[in-house]
Amino acid sequence: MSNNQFKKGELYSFITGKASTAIARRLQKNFKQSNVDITIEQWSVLYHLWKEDGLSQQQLCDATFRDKPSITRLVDNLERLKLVRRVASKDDRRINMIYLTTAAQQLQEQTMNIANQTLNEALDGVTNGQIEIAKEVLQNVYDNLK
Amino acid sequence: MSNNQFKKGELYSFITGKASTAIARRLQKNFKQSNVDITIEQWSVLYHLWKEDGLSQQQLCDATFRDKPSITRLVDNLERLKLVRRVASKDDRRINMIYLTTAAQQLQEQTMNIANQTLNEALDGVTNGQIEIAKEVLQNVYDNLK
DNA sequence: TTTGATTAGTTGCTTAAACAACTATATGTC
DNA sequence: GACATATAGTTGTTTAAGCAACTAATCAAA
Repeated sequence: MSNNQFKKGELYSFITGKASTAIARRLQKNFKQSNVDITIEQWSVLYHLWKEDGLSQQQLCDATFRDKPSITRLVDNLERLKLVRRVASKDDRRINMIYLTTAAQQLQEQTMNIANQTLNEALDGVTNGQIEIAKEVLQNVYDNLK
Repeated sequence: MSNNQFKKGELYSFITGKASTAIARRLQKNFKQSNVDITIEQWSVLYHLWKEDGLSQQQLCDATFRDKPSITRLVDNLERLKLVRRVASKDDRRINMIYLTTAAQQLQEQTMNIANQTLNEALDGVTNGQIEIAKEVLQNVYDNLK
């Protein structure tokens, strides 16, 4: 058990995810400065639809690591903003396919640029080698717990 | 600018903080299994009070990286649970000093053990060297954005 | 010593997360 | 075909985050 000696003083920062909170806040701020009026949670749903449009709500749950009620309400809000629409599947009437509107399609380039720029702000002074290792660790943590 | 070539496909996992979400969920679950009936956010406030009792709400804001309304309401809830009490400072009547109750003092050992165990679950298979680098990266990100 | 700015904390409002309970549809089995 | 079970999605409730607007106390400066 290689982690038994994990030092207690270091515990808090790992658990609380201050870094990801900071990234989320900065991204939200950068959206706002560019007059992009969506939340980062809404953006995270759009992000997966830009990669593949017409996902079901369950697929969005898996992709965004959220539970079903969270996705129901995010889709509710995105629908109110006219950024997506629910389309009942003909094969399986339990399923809603979620499709981007043209308004949402037009957000892709701008918001991806903002997200990339935000990430550059966040990772300033970090080497690509360090990033690789950090990514491996975070992926490993995720796989251990998901 | 060493991060310009940051690959877009990798962006999402970094931004969304799925790993810290996973840790938070697991910690909450582990609390529940041990019949510890507090939220991880409440725990994060207690954590800093265990290190130094009698912090002001502003000091708790700084320590936990939360804004003032968030701390107001977390302290509200902790007070309702009889885990802390607000004591008006005599030096400066704007300030509330937050003190642990004996009930909260008694939660320290058990919950710290659960947190350490949760972190061991999370970091299973990750080497100490990798952890060090991941911590450096997360600290660097935090410093860049805070 | 009054005025202006700063600091500490609270309240209102909207969005979201977590969990349980629920409806509706589909599937598998006898 | 009928019944049990699983899957997709919704609703209700509590807790929390983020932001703006607010009150109260302190400090600074003329």
